[in-house]
Amino acid sequence: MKLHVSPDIFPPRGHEAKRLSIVDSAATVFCREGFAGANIDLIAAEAGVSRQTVYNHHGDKEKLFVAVVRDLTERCNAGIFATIATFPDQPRDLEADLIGFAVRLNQNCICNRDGKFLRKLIQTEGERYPELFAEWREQGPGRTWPAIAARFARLAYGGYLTIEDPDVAARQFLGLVNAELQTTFMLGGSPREDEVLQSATNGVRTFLRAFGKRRSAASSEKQSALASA
Amino acid sequence: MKLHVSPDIFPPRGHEAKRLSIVDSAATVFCREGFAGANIDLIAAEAGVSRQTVYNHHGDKEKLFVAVVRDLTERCNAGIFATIATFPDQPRDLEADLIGFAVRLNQNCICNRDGKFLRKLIQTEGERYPELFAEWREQGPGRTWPAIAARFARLAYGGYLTIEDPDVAARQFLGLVNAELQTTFMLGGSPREDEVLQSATNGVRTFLRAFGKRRSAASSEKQSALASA
DNA sequence: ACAAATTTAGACACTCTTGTCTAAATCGTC
DNA sequence: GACGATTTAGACAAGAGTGTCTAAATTTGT
Repeated sequence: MKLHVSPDIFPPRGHEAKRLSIVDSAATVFCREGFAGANIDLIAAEAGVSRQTVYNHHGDKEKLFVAVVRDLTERCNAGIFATIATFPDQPRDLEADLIGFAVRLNQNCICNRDGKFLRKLIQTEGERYPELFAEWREQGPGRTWPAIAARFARLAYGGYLTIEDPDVAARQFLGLVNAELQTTFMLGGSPREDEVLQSATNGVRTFLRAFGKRRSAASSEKQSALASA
Repeated sequence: MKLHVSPDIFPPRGHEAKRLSIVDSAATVFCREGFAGANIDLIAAEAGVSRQTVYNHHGDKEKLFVAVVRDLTERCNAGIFATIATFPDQPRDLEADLIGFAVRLNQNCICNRDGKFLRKLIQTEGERYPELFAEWREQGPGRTWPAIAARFARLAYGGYLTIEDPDVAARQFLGLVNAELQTTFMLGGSPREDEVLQSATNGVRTFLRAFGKRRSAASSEKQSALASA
């Protein structure tokens, strides 16, 4: 009935812009109010479109929710892989470089809008959509954690670290650099920049005390030397 | 109008039992459906009482929710302090004793019903009730974390560990022993017993590599000796 | 400027939920 | 067994939200 010529670009132009705007507002409202509490009228108003337009684009509330989660997962994954690409494979100053990596990971992937929203949606609605969040698990942690582990394995192979199990080390790295942000994460807040840096610094120091190249008895000052470099 | 004799025990007997039953079902349903999605009829049915009884006991949905959170916070705190009391102050086998402590903490406080529910409610509704969850923060992490830190300080003072900042060490200890359970926690699941043990074991090993008594050059075997004791 | 498609506002039916009310049934205790 | 208090089932009004429909207004490509 509609597709008269090319089924390719039947949304002319501002069409896609509206779709994006709707998904964005929906993410905000779903996170703030939860799925049940989210109100389509409110989403439409926040997106600057009419309610009918929301239904035209996404069909119903549940389809809209799924679109939101897929969108967030995709963008977050892209961000994480972009950040993993900055992992210090040949560090000049191991402690400083790892702290930098940890801070970038937090600021660009975990504490930013997308990361915060995705985390909250997983926590609040994860049990209601098992297949959707199984997909997230495979595409997210299932692919990013091994990628980080591989980088640590490379550092170990290069003689920078002493690691038995790179997968365990990678998870512990993440646990350590986020150790001081847990309460903030719980309540859905965003830690300040200096809190992120503090947690990362403390976490990396401990990580290196555990996995750093074992300093010989003669050079136990090496760590503090590194710290001030 | 009602209190004819003693205002003390005016709920005769099964009254309090019903109150408990209601709060319990409410916790379950609030966690599963979120505040907005929770249905008083469903809570009443799950508690085995009529809807009117729910209103008789708790007034309205919001008051019921607050009662649930206070209840959970109280019970969780009690459990955590009871577990902290089992902290190994004079360890015979430091690694094994810390692993045991970590496992107890997880099994009895974090992964059990109350812990799981409280965590989820904080995550999902924390932003909607700032004062309620500020109270939790003060009563919960605000009191338990320093208590754990004090125990680690005591271990350091006793010569078992080398720690600069006990508060940081305590947070990192928790981050490490839970490092492998994050994804499960996210999705609201309960890790299996062997997963808890595995994560605790790996976490404590790394913790001791970082903070264990610095083996002098001559006695670098001390740690593995401790481990097998 | 024209024609097609999209968007809009508003009304609408429908369902669901909250919280109240009442009269009957049940419980616990003396 | 009787009494007072609690609990129950059901009906009820009021409100809110979803999803549909329609006709008018607006945007877009040509």
